[in-house]
Amino acid sequence: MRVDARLNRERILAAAEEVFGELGAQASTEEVARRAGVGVATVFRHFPTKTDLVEATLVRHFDDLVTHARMLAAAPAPGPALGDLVTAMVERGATKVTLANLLGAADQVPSGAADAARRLRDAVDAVLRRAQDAGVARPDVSVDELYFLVRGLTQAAAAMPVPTAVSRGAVRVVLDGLAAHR
Amino acid sequence: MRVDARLNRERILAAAEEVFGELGAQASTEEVARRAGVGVATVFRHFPTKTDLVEATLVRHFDDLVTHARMLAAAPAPGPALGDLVTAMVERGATKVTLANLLGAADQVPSGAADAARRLRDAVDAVLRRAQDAGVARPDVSVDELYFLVRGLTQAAAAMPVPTAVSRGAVRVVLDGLAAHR
DNA sequence: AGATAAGCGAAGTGGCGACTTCGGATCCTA
DNA sequence: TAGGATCCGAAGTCGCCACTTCGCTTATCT
Repeated sequence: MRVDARLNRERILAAAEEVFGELGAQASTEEVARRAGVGVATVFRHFPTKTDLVEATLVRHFDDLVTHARMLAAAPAPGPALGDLVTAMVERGATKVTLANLLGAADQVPSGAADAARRLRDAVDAVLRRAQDAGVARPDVSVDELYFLVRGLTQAAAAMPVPTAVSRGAVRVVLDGLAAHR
Repeated sequence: MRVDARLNRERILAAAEEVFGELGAQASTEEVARRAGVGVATVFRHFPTKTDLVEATLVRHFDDLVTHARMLAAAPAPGPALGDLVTAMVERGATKVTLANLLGAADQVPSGAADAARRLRDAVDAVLRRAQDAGVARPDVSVDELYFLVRGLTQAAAAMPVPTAVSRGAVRVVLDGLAAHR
């Protein structure tokens, strides 16, 4: 692969992240191309279909979070680690979710995204289990439920631009609900 | 207004609710017309713009919930009433939210929907305050936060068709977080 | 029952956005 | 540094979907 091609690919992904984050996932491919400073054809050469582009952006986001989660799985205090993870997912996931919506709308389930989602689920699972084993998270909550909650918070945050205080408060409520019974 | 016109209007609204609920808000107007058993022109005569149609469907949903909330505001037990309300909003709101997303995407904020949203907010507020006054809900939570939480749960439920057990579990976590500290 | 106005749907129209084509520019190799 | 392969973007094509037009149908009123 030529260096200019690789550079363009990077530029496109970065632009896609920006554009989809701001305009939502229904933003046109041309807007992404414009923002990346390339022609549409170049975008389509790298990502044959719009879904492919969205998927690639999604996988990127997911993998960032996976890295973060794996780090937290080794953190000294399991309780705060769980809290950190939830907060991070909510605050950094705004774009991710609108993208996921678009993918969900299409009938096809792109395998790449599904894999990334599974990786993330597993990483989150590890953090949750550790908190439960340490007795600081209620044991009757499954990853699926946690994941569901996080996704919900993220989506709400993405959909309505709301004062940070409100979303923080909402996260606090969820974390309290997650904590072991006092 | 002629009776057939009014009947068609009803049919269209019902179809819109169905279609948008199933296909998401990006479903075409023609699909709504087909499902309603009328021509597209009829749909556009009643709702000059697609946004108008979406808005009308939204307002309907909101007002249903407002009715429910007002009922619960007079229920004997304030704590369970709050729980009921949250559950109802999450379970019956699946379509509502995807619609709200579409509206949010457009730059315009249709005043009708905004009004309905405000009414709902107020009704929810009443239920929450009563639970707080009764000492069964933590006093440091605002309607905005509750609203945010509910919206999140609803959206998550709408986006990923997940076993009911999971969404129930998630709601339970939120309700526990909402409960007064034990 | 007949007039009339309101309502209806089949058949358009226009624009937007996903995707393609092709002649020219750019990078790497020998 | 010359040649060939790779990559690029301007200018399309094509289909879909929001919205309109217009001749016909149907309710309502007298």
